[in-house]
Amino acid sequence: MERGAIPLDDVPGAVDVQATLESGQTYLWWRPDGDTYRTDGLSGGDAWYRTVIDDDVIDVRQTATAIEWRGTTDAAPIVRDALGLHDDLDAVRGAARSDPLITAAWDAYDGLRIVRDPFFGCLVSFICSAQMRVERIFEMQERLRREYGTPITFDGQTVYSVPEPSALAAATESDLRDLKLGYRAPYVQRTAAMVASGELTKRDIDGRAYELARETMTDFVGVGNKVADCVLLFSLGYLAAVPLDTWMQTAIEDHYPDCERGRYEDTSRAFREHLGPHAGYTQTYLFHYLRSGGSAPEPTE
DNA sequence: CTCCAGGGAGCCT
DNA sequence: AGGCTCCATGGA
Repeated sequence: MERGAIPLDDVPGAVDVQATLESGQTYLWWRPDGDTYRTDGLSGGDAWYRTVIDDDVIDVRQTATAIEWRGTTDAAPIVRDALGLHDDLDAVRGAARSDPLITAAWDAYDGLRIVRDPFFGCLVSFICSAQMRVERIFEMQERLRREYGTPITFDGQTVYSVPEPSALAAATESDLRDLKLGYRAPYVQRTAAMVASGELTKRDIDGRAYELARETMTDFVGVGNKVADCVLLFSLGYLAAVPLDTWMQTAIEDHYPDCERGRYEDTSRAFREHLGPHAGYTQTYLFHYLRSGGSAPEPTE
């Protein structure tokens, strides 16, 4: 096992690992101890979090002065990328739109960063996210890893990697339904087959202009505009992407009604222009804040 | 019992 | 293009 630490002083802006990994951005990090993903807002600030990237197990936890890591490889550069530690958070916030709701969200979870999950795992997890509660999306990914991942021995435990496209492409719809994927089972199988065969892959998406990248993403089965935005934002670093789920639709109706345009593409464009640069960052703060029970502060006069 | 969860595909005009 | 309807599963 290799170990190390990334001093917080080396990171531009604040860091909050718990807010980053428990804000519904990623279903590919979990707690190896205790096994629960806290949705109750209680402190998990010093807990270890685990992921598997390219057959390497990586654990991280935040201390008062650093982000500690341990893993099967020298994980420092991987952790910096995966947790968005390169993002200059002060600059991101400084450039963003500010209003009472956005300020409250940012103040509540200062240090929340946009993750960069591996493309295929992110794609599969968000296909699974359709009409599904956060806790159960985690359970689906855990079952997929256990059934279709590669076992890795780490710290005396057996950890399963995120499945390869070919592994899920070889599964049948019935196999995946047995893992409680429901009607998402054929979507996952067919999308995995597209990636495995080379018909459509990350290479066809990454680097394209945002709106074209999103449109291309929807060629995957089980991927509409919302899931496309999630993958662009949480895997490929398209910080302009603003996933418009039911929470954000409600938020727009309640707080930004002028941005409501009926069609997803048009509402998205209006909302992105309203939020300003790196709109996806602000969207993610709003999503986590609203879903955790936060509300717009009453104007004080 | 009903309703809903970080939606999307298929089919209809 | 835009508007239905259906789709699994489990917890409240």
